[in-house]
Amino acid sequence: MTADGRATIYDIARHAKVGIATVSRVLNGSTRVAEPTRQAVRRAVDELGWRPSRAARRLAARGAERPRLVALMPLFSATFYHAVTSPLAGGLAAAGIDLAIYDVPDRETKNRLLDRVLAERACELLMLCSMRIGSERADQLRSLSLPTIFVDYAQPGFPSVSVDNRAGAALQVELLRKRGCKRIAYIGGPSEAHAFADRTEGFRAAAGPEAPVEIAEAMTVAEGRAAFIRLLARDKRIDGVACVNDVPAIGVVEEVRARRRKVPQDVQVIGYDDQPLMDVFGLSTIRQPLPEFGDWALNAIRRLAVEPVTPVASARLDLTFVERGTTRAK
Amino acid sequence: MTADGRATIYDIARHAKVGIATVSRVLNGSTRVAEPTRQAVRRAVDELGWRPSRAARRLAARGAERPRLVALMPLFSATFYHAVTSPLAGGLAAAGIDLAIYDVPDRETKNRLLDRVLAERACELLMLCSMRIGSERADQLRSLSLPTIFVDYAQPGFPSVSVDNRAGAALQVELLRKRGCKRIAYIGGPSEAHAFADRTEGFRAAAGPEAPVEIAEAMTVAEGRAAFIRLLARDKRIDGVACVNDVPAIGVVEEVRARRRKVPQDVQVIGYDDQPLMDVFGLSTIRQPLPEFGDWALNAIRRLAVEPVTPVASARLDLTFVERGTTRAK
DNA sequence: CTGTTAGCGCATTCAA
DNA sequence: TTGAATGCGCTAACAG
Repeated sequence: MTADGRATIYDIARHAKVGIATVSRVLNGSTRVAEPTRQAVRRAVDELGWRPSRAARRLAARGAERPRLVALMPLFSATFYHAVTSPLAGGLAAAGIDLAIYDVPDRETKNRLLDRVLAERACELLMLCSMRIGSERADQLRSLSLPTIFVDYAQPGFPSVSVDNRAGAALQVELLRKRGCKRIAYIGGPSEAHAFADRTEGFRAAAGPEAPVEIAEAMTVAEGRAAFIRLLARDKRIDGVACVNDVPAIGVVEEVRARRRKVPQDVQVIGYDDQPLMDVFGLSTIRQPLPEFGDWALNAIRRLAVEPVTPVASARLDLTFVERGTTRAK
Repeated sequence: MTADGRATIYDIARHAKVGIATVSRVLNGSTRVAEPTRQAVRRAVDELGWRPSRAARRLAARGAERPRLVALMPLFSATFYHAVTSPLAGGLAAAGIDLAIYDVPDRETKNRLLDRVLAERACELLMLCSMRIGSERADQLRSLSLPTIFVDYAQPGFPSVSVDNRAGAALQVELLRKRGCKRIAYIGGPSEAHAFADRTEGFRAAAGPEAPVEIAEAMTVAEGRAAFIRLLARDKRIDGVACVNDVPAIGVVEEVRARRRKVPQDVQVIGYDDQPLMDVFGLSTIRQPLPEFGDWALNAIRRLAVEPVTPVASARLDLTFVERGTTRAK
């Protein structure tokens, strides 16, 4: 019996009145076992509900172990995820490093997963996307000497690649102002995401405390549209909207048009991300250098895999404005 | 020394002239170690390039092992991936099952990963998305009694959830015909993807062997547009285009408009997938029940995790037509 | 503070 | 065809 109550091959050997070697043989499909014996073992396996122990098997198999990178990321954003991991996946495979991706929908999951990954020593490289950790956790990572990188959000004391979210939102405000907007509003995202919270903060700092802000609970067209409607209820004369993300920005454009007004003549809109298809929609937006996130991560990982102690320099990447049809180009 | 030439804690104990317990202590950050001793061990670790064995650690730690599902999928399609895994991720976590996702860009990678996963007994549940396996591989999975499910593509002898890709393409043809199209063309995808190959086949069967077909090498707007241009070079009078995917379909619409012709008056277009934002774009398309794929997979996995022997019924889900602005509604 | 010892669950010799 | 014994690399008592 294992610590957690599962049967071991000793249990099934005893149950089937055979030796453990025989059990191992039928389990691994060896042919050198008499049929009745095989039957007895199979039955014992079923009755005791035996499950193999991965760890024991691997250890006994004496096989080489490939280093593994565990990546924790909130998969709610498919495009973000995809843009970051696609440069990574191929490069890691070439470097002989396994990549396991875990979804982290919320903070509890994050901590639960980290607890488990660290307790089980499940990996020798760790990548944390769009999230931050506390100082106890940071100490824990260091004392375990588990090389960890942060993507999309900077964590002091660790290598990271990120952008300046506050500056990005401030840039949206500045751009709208220069294009003649007098009443600028913001559609933010749930503040559990640090990047979202930072952008909202950046907007407030740039646009002033009275500038209206509404939060879209999800990065969907419908939520964006609803948030814009709430914005209009607060101030009908809004003529510029900055969004935390491209998708809700599209909702804004839809709602403006539904009210028989024009983009960008009556209302100008700026998104954030420059996701795929945004060129087709003609959305003006702040482009995040997502593939560069992946490239940086790949390089950092490769270096860390070879020389875990070497400090890796963090990178702060530039945001650029992509002007399309939802702003009035000057 | 391990089989693959790595150092073990015995090596570093000898090197540092201490016992293995002391080595283990400094490795695990225990405080009850004298500083000089700690230094010596650290140095030995660095010099010998020691890396921990996950398997040995886990085995010695006597911790409970959570069952693990390994999912192999081609991540080139972010939306597909996301739609399928998002119902899965939460449900598996709740069921106490770990999910590790591996990217499979091509066939070699698929076989390499499968070889490794099977050799290492890396999981007790396996999910193969958008791919097929040969009969030797199938036998191997069965003899290892590794419960395996197939998503997006049916594999005889295994539980699977899929749609009828041939029928989907045939449906596109039928819909275009009923809406008055006389010259129907197809934009397919790389035939390495079985689902793509099937759709092309379904189109050919329904539209006849002379109906023009061009392949878009990637599911992008630009590739779709280029394929449509090639199509027009073959037959200028094309008045209906069926696409293997929504994104290239958008390229078709763009090109039609660039030529000062109208969708759907002059050319009707039907996509495939019903990806996010397609409603905003107004694309008529064949909807794939992607979230249902994920739901089915979750249920299948849960059942298999409890009772690996139980046969699970495969499901073939329905495709539906979502009519929007790129076809002439009747 | 440190070393010795005994397993963890399994695969695999080697004899029988 | 089968079983007893050994060891995979590590952690965690237990002594010293």
